[in-house]
Amino acid sequence: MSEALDAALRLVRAQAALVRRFDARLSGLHGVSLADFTLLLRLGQAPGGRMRRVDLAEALGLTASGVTRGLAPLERIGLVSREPDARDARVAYAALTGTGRRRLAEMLATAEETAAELFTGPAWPAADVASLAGLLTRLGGTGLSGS
Amino acid sequence: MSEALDAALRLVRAQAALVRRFDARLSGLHGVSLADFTLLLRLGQAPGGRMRRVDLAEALGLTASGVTRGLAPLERIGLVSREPDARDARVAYAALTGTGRRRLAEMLATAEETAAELFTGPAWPAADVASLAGLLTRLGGTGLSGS
DNA sequence: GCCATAAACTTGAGCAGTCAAGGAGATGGC
DNA sequence: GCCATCTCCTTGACTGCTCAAGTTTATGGC
Repeated sequence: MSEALDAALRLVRAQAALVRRFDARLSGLHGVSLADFTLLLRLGQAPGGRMRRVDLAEALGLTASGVTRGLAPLERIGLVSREPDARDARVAYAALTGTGRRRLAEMLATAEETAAELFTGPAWPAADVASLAGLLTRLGGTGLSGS
Repeated sequence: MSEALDAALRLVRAQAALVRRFDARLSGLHGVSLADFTLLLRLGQAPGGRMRRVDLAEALGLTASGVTRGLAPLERIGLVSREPDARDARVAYAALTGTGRRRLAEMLATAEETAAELFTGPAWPAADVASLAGLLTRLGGTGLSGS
């Protein structure tokens, strides 16, 4: 097998393990999944903590329907609210609530811890973490690191 | 956001994009998903093209029930057969059929192409692909679950 | 003003995985 | 020989996403 295919398959496997780890921590402490957290995080980075659903989908690499489905439980538990657009009745903004913002800050701390644990030990000098982030950026996507 | 968390989130996003790409190619040309292909590939590497389901699960980082569910459609379309163990009636081997082996070879060619395309261009010298594979192994290898 | 088209979103059906529970068979203490 | 316990596997109920189709609203040509 070529190195390229090997790298691709390893990526899939590494991601599955990583997601399980984050899900376990986040759901244990805050009752949300990694997907939920990612969504909230992205909202938190937007001005006013609000975005159109279609832009959220684009930013997260999901479909519009994935966003609808992901947002629903977060609205139900009061972390996100739904706001209409005055100029375009088709648009429904998703906005962080006050509670959402507070809870997000706590989740972020947990996520940071989890990420730090993943990359601790002599096997993970800081330069390698940076290198991994760089390689993945070339491969995949925009990322969320802005601000 | 820390570099570690950034790397973790990028990993998730890169994987999603990569899986979509492989799924599109593999399902278009061979009617299987990347998950199907990975399963068949692993079987193909085993002596005799057969493995116990529990070992397959372990090797792929899935649960036993994930393997049961993933194998079912492959059995239905005749790529994999189910074989009993003479000494232990609990065990059901999954084995590549002749057709399975032939089809797998074709899929492998497609997967290699797709992987090669992913990593082409001046942005991807061979050394970087190797480096990515190495970094991912540290993250997702057999020792990862850490628990 | 009216219609065709496009955009934003939701919904139904389906797929790929999880966990929890359970059946069936193997194994070891006694 | 018998029972408790363990292993292998499957199944039911669920999650979280996809695509395809449909609704509602906006927009541009005429």
